[in-house]
Amino acid sequence: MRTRSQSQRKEESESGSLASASKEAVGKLLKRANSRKGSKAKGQQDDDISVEESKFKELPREKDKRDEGNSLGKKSLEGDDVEGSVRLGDVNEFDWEDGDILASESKEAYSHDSEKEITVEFTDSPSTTQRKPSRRATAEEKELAELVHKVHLLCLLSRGRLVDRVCNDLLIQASLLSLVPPSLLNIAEVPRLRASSLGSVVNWFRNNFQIQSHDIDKGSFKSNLAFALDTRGGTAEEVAALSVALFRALNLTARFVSVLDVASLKPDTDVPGCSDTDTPRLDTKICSSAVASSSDDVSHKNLTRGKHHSNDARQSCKKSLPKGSASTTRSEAVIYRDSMANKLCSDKLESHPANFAVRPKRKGDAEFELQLEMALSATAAGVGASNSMSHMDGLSGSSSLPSPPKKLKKTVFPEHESVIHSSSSSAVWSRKLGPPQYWAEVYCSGETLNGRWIHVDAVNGIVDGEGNVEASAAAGRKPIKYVVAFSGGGAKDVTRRYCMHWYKIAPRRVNSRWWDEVLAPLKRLESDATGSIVHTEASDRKEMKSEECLNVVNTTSDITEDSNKVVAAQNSGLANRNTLEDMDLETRALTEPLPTNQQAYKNHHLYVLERWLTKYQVLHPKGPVLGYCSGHPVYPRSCVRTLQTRHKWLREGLQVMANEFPAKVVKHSKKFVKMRTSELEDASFPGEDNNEATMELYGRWQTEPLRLPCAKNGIVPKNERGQVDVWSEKCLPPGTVHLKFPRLVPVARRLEIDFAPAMVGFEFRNGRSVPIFEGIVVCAEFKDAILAAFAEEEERREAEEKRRFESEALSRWFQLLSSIITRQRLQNSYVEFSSPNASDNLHIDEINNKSIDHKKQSMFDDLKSSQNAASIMPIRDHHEHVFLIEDQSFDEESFIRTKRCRCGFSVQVEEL
DNA sequence: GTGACGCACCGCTCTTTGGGGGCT
DNA sequence: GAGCCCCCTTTGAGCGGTGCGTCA
Repeated sequence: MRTRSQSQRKEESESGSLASASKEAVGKLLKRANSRKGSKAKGQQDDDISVEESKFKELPREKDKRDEGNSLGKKSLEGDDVEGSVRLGDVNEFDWEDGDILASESKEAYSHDSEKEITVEFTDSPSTTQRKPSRRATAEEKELAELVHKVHLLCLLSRGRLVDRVCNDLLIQASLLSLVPPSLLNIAEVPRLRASSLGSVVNWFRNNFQIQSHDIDKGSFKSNLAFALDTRGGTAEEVAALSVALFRALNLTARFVSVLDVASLKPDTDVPGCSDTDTPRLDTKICSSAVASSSDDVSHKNLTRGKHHSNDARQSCKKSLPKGSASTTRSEAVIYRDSMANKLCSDKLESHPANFAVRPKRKGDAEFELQLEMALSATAAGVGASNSMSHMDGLSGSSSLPSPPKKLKKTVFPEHESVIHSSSSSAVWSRKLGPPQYWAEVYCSGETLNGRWIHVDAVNGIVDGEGNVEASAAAGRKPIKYVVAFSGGGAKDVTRRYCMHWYKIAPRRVNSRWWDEVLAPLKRLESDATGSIVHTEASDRKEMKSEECLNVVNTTSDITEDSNKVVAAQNSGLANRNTLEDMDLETRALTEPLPTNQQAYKNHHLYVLERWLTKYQVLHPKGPVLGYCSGHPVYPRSCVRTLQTRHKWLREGLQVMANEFPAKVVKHSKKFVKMRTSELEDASFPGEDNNEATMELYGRWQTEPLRLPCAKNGIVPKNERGQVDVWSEKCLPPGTVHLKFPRLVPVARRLEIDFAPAMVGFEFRNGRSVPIFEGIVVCAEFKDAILAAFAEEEERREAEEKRRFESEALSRWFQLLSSIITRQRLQNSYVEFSSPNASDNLHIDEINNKSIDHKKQSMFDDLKSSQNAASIMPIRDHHEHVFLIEDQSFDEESFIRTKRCRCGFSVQVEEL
């Protein structure tokens, strides 16, 4: 923890750069101003501003409040030298430039101008007691983040499949084989392959292929891989892919494994694309920060001098190390390699301080720097001098330096010193370089009874280091979320193998149902490619395996079942390799160690502390106790039961059994108590104290199926409101049915059948909850009669509806035509009498009239329906059509009656 | 560095059964 | 006058989850 004095010192030192301090302060202030929402927050912001304002009392009053709000640094002037003051207007108008301006210099500069004492104050750092403003993500932002997460996952899956496919390329495999020394080619002939057998291949690969930073993109991944093969170096992904291709070329069953460095499921926690391993190709390029970064960048540059610099470094480092510390040789070499890279990297950082955020030193950094120092001193002191070892000994044993990283235990094969086997140290991977994202898994049939998949990180020369992946990821501040193995065009989630603390990564993963659905087809492909039948030697090793299982399996019954499955599979003599792996992963999932901190139990999928139970939860049965955390007993999560009130159980068609005591009694909400109190006051019971109103909760095990009164004599049992609450079908009284059709009430009434409105729920309307009714509940024997009557009624109603609709249509047509005729008549009258050239236009009008009459005629001809003949309006002025019966005709086929006036006008009417 | 704890904020859940006025 | 339909007005308190800061 940083002390206040340290903080003060830090502030003092940081205040040396005017620009940086100012910029930082502006950023903080703007962030605070922008992020706060709501009146309360607003009030706080106003307070902040007012505080700032009070400090500005010596500044000219002409500044508006906005200026003040955005102001950050200020100086108070004695006298009225306004020009010399630091104008702090809208920060958006500033073009900030990074530069190192010492406070003393700036102060001096200002002094030259004013020749007066100037005090520069920085008020950027908020009070230590003041809370940093933070804005919570909204549901929409979370949804968006989840979508991005899913899409990113799919992209990364596709990428993995692509890489896996290229690993099968025969040309690349053949090229790799041509490079392998003949002595290593016989590895495929090893009858029961073990992890230790891979050491020589891994060592050779590691010595020949390095991660390099280059910007050359050959287009396709295959081309890039071929180029990497040519240059003996490429991105981490390419080198890992080459290792997989090599293993496959050697006839080993190998998978390409990738940590899917996916965009966060939660908004704003990290920015997709900023990760140094965000995209494979970017990965290399970033290595200007990561591997530029990497020593291999250095070594790559030094390649032009004819030798791998890193190898030199390793050699020199190896020379300088004590002979007795062979176990640390490789790690030190890696550390040195990393350290050289990071030195360069840090040099870059120093030369461009503005381009990189200065991060506070953490434990890992200190550790790293220690290693760097050790390596450098060893190299400098004793290139070729073995006596430097004593210096190293002294260094490591020095009280001024902390001891080497804990758990730095490695097993090095004597014949392959650079390969680390079963390393348990996370320090093998540099935190600054980031943890490995790609490696291979090779199936070793000689491991355990039935064989298992072995983690092979050929890039770093690590075999069977699966236990370190999680630690290295955590050290690199990049906790793993998904580890996926690719083979045969498919993919399989093998995260469980590399993660011991599932509860830490579970909240960072997408919901498992979606993920499983996505992976299901890919898993089948992967299984087809790698899941060959394993011939177990059950009889030979049965005893040994049982013992192993007993060691692995924990107390839970589920795990025992799993182990039984495994044993059963083994007993059968044949087991699918994939099934065995699935069982292994499931066993791992169920044998997670107990977390050591209480918070971890809050959402743990396996264990629970009683203190984290929610209001409606209880432990039933309360046991067994699996362990203790800070004195609190740990129970299996499977013991957690959810409680409900009697009423809520009724909704599920269950009722609390007689003589059952509540499993838990909790207080009612204040709202409920208040409401009850007001009700009682209204009911003239003011003396009754209901402030301690409680709620009795029962568990599922205390309930039985609901027993409602049966319908008798055609009468439906109803509640006190004269209705039936139909929360589900189980809530229906026996002998009744729920008819969900609308307009059934009049039908039931007409038939004089007893019924009850069915209330199916509530909805909030106008600020109050309103019951929702849907259909009616009747006795089952009346169901058919009601439905028949309902059908008949509906038919009648539909016919009536249709008739009404047609009548309305006719009425509207009539209105339309009437309006047209009226308009035309008016137009004719007024045009005739108002126009001075009426006589001249007479001819035209006649033509127009004829034309219009013709249009009218056709419109009426088109009118196929009409209520009655009398509705026809006169076409010409002073003429009323008369349709005599003898002039009418009727077409029996089309049911159209044609009515004719003596004036020649006719109309067709469709008779209904 | 880590864990415990408290605070603040967001979002979900629970709650739960009108009444007046116009039209037919 | 009975019955039906529409409209009014957009609950809100509490709890759990989560993130963050502080302290030991």
